[in-house]
Formats: sequence, C-alpha cells, structure tokens
Amino acid sequence: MENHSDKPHVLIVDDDSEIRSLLSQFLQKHEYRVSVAAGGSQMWAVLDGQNIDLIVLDLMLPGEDGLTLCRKLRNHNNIPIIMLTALGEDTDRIVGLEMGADDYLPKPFNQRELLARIKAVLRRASSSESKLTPHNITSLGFEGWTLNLTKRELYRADQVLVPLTAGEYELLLAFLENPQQVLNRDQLLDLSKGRPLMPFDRSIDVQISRLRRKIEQDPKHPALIKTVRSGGYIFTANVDPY
Amino acid sequence: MENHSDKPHVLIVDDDSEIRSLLSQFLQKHEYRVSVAAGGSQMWAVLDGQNIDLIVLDLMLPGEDGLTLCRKLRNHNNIPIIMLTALGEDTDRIVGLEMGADDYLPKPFNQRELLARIKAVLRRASSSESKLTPHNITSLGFEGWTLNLTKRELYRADQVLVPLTAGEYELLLAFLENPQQVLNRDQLLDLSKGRPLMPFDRSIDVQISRLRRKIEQDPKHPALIKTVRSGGYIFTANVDPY
DNA sequence: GCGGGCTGTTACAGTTTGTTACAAATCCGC
DNA sequence: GCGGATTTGTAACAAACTGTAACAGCCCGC
Repeated sequence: MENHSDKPHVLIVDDDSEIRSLLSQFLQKHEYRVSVAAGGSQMWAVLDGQNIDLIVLDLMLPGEDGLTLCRKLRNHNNIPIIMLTALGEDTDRIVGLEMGADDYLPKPFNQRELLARIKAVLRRASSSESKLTPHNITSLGFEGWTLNLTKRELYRADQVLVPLTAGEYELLLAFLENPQQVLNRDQLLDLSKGRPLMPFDRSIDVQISRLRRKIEQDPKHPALIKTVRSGGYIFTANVDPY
Repeated sequence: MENHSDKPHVLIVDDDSEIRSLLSQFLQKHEYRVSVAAGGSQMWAVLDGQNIDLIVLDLMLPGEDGLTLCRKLRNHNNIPIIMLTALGEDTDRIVGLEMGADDYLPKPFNQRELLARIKAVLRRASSSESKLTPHNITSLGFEGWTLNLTKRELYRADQVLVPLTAGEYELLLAFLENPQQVLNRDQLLDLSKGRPLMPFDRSIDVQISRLRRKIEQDPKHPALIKTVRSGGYIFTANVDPY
C-alpha cells in the first residue's frame, strides 16, 4: 500500500456522476478508501495530492479518452488500472491490456464482480511488488518533467516524450539523484559513466550542452542545470520520487 | 508435481523390455506412477499425453541415442532427466550433464540406488521450483503478452501464438526473469546460452533484432526491449507470474 | 543426402559519443 | 575599465557502438 492506513485507496474515473457515487458508496462499504474524478484533469489533481493504490478507469470519457489516460498513467507510475468499457469486445480488451491496464470489465457489470477484480489486482500487485518488479520508485519528477526509470524515458510537462540518448539519460539521472548540490566533472563522469576524469577531458561539458538543448527553456540562459565556474554544475530544481 | 495426484509420474525409456518391466514394478511399489517407452518415438507419444515429472533415459538406444534425445528434450521442456549408461566412464557422465541430464547412473545398478537418485532429483527440482522460475508458475505475462513456460510458447494479447525459436525463447526468458534492469551482453549470453562473451561477438545483437521483430509494435522504436548504449539491453515492462 | 529452418558471422549504414578547435564569457590584477 | 589568462559553450569532425541484411554452416526431420 502506498498510503499509511490499511485501507486501499481506489480512484474512480468516470464521467457519469451516478456511477461515481454508486461505486463510491459500494466500495466504501467494503473497506476501501475512495476518491472520484470526472475526467483526466481531475484525475491528475487527485493523483497529485493522494497516494492512490488502484484506478478504475472508464474507457469512454469526454475529452481525453480512457486509453490515452491509461498510457499516460503508465508513463508515470505503476498504479494498477482496471478499465471499464461499454463494449464486451475483445479488441478493446486487447488494446487496453497493451496500454498497460491490469484488468478489464465490460459494462454493464455486477458490483460484486468489480469488487472481486479489485481484490485480485491488488493482491497480484502486492505479491509481485517484491519479486519481478525490483524498483519501488519508477519515476523522478522535477518542474513538471518526469523521468521514467524503468523505461528510461523523459516526458515534458505536457506528457510529450523527449528522446534522450543513453549518455544524456545517465547524466540527467546523476543530477536527479544529487539535486541542489555542486557536482564537479569528476563526480559527474563517475556517476554517469563510471570512469575518472582525464586531463583535458571536456566530454562532460559537451554532454551538458547537449542535455541543456533538450531540457532547458532557453539553453543560452540555463535554469535547471547551472554552471559553477571552476566548480562543476548544479541541478537547481526540487526532485520528487513517485 | 505436474499432475494432480500426489504420486510423481516417472517415464522409463529403455529398449530392454526386461529392464522396463522390472523398474516399472519396483517403482510402482514405491508409490510412483510409471510409464514406459522403448525408444524416442514412443517417448514423444507419452510426453504428449501425460504430465511427466521425471524421465529415466537409457543412453544406448536403437535408432536415436539417449544423448540426442536428451538434448531435444531440453529444447522443449524442463523435465528432470536421469541417464542410464552401460559405461561407468566419466566422459559419458560429463557429456550427459552437458546435454542437460540431472543425474546419471552406471549400469549395472542397484534398484534402490536408482530410487534414491529419483527422490533426490525430484526434491531438487521441486525445491528450485519455488525459486526463480518456479514450475508452479506456468506462465509469465507482460503488456498483454503471455509466455507459457511449460509449452515454451508465446501468445500475443489476442491469444494468437507467435512462434519463437529456441534461441529467441531463451533470450526472452532471460529478460522476463530480470525485468527492468540493464543486462549486458555477457549476462544475456550467459543466461540464454550459458556461454561467455567473446570479442567481436555480435550474436546477441542479432538475436535481439530478431526478437524485436516478433514482439515489438514498431521494431524501429522498440518499447519493450530498449538498448542501453555501451551498457546492454533492458526489458522495460512489468512482468507478472501466473 | 536433401531441403528447410535456426544461428552465428560479416559487412555496411546510421547513431551516439568523445576530441578538438575556436569563440565567448568570466576573472583578476592593475 | 583594460588586457591577458582561464574557463566554458558548442560546432565540426572522428571514433565507437548498434541495427540489420545477407550469407554460410549446422542440425534435424524426412
């Protein structure tokens, strides 16, 4: 469980307010803590402030649809997802599973059926936590950016993927693991490549330049990675793990 | 145990009918279920229809010899094998073990000796079952895909079988057993083929390329198996055992 | 033995990374 | 401030690394 209580915290994302309140009451009766959201933006707001253990996500939503949200969620974290869809069609199920949903339930569904699936998915999630999923932290966030550690991918605040080369990724990771402290070139080379600094070695400077081009608003006046003359570089933003 | 009774099911492969019936009676007395086969083709027929827990395989067989059968068995499954050979020579033992036999017994042998070895091998097999690639786990799932470990078959999200060669299967399995961590080429070669990396050896790269062609949505931009330049490769998805 | 499939090797093209060179920025003593 | 020394930014090139097609050898079933 992500939170400190013993009740799993379930987030229901559905545009139908009747379904929201119905499910909410039902799950609360069965010892779940429940939050609700009518769409994508409300969902992100809840995720920002709460430690959610499982998301029940409607496939059909006004605005951004469930599949898109599902994929975006997977870029950020590992929270289990159960998709609800009006169609009992296999195609939807397949696409959903490919997007990273953990289970799927065709509407209309029996509430007890949903309860059973929630239990099953949570059980699977907690049992596999220690084994085949070695990392508890999957992403690091800073200033709206997200670095997904399992996919080794960087996402901008608007969720667009920004391709990083291996070298750029390792360098950025070195900064995110040591934020707000000056790192000299030797440390950076050690952290990112595991090798020591040689005389006249400028490779870090060049990699910094390349990384800035990708993550700085104005690379000429960097805000995230600042130069410390004759000291090294410093990552200025706050970093939070997910 | 693969079958649902509590009796382990042993398959005896020997061309000598006297030995077959002798061993069969003896083992049945000691609470084993026994099937017999006189050679390769009978063996495959039995394996097709029964859930065999252990195979006692004679090295000297008319037609296809025991070593060849042993290797072929290993390409298909993980059933423990005890080899019988007329020669007490170490060379045969070594070759047998290399082919994947779990133990070896020189003829002539004491029946109690065979019983002891069967017990030991089954105990070893069942204790390792609960570890890394447990036998009670029959499949590994990731992003909608399913890898069936007993059949060594891969299924897409829509349940369609995707044929894998032996090499591709072993490589994929290596990833699924070590997801979300960077594996270098030496590790991958060791895990999938059991041999060390030689200089200028590019075989892993080629196998990766072939595997990607089968499991990646867009092999040009792989999502499941990512390249880590100068590091190796990483399997990015979550893996859950079934 | 023949043919087909699998695997490793090789070659070459496309990326990524390190090196070098020079311009720009900063520092320091005056 | 001014000029020279030092440090950093980055374009351009070279070297290293990876992707994959094509080929050859091997194994296996017939």
